[in-house]
Amino acid sequence: MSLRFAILGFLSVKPFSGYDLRKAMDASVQHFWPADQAQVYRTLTRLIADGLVAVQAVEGDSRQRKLHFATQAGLAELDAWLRAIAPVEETREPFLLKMFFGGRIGAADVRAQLQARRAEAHALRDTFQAIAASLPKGGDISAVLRRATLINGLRHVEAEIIWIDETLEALP
Amino acid sequence: MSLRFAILGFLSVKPFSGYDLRKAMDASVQHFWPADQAQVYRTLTRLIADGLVAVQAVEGDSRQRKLHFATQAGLAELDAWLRAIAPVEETREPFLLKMFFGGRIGAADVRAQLQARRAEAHALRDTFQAIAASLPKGGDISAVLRRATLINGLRHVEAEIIWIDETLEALP
DNA sequence: ATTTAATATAGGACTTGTCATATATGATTA
DNA sequence: TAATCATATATGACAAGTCCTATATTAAAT
Repeated sequence: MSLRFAILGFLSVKPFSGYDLRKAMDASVQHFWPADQAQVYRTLTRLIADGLVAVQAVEGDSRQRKLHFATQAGLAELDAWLRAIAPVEETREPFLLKMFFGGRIGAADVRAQLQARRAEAHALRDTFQAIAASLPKGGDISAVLRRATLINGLRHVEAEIIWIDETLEALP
Repeated sequence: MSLRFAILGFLSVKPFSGYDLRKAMDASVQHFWPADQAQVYRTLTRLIADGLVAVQAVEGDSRQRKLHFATQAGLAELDAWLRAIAPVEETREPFLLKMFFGGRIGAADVRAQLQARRAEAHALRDTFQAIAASLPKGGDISAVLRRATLINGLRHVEAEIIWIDETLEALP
């Protein structure tokens, strides 16, 4: 449901083609909003039908892409959504489900699961840290908030790593 | 997709009716696998069709419920899933999306968002802590792992609270 | 005694997202 | 020059889950 707003958010900065939109999302919000290609195009179609986005084929462009713009109505919807207090979200975590019933498969297999996850978490933490290090710390509110979304990911992988290690120790 | 395995997991412990299953899930795995009533029944139907679950109406029961059992095939599928290394999961977090584009609405509204989330996080942390305090610390591998899933939730809300506070401070 | 709440199951309509596939063009490379 | 890769858009089939509504029985409360 929020893909609408993710797209409107990007279009509030500058016009994008569907393709560029997808690339931009992959490069910035992928870790908290992975965008499926088909879904991006379908949502764009929907946004256009709702009058929140307008299209304009680029004249004289070598590529046959369609530039998408946020309309006034689109920006108004975006801002209303941004201001609405976010409801608590439910999450589904298959990994925790495995842990919950892990007693069935024995400590060795559970350890393997935890260690695999630890390796992934370490890699992700390193990635987040590298990106964070390359980003300037101050700046205007937008810069601070964009950095904050990255730090959020970092804090959560850190928490996950700590939890994995304490769980491995607690295991009999 | 994992609801299948959540259900098989519960049925590996003891037989359940659809209704009791839902209640049991709400009472134990809700924070990482919220179960929709309709979905539980539909998945049960599917599991029966696949031969992983068997039903048996309870004789002489005052209620008209159907008891569901995991079959041998069901338990085998469960164990295979438990042993398969969990792939990295993608997550979608509308709240971070709001933060990412928060620059549009100004610091005051962003603060309001963060403070609302902090209140929710504190409440959740208190709940997790209360439950964790009531749970014995040691026990067999199953007990340790079940407690661990709760601690996982706790560690992540704690991380979220820390992040909220540091973000509020970083805000101009 | 009647209403209301809890137990128990089920299905339709819908939304979001995934996966696979199709198509066409321009750019690069062998 | 032919093959292949990146750009660019689109659709069909499907899966998983949500929301709403329906139905029937039993227990509790007024």
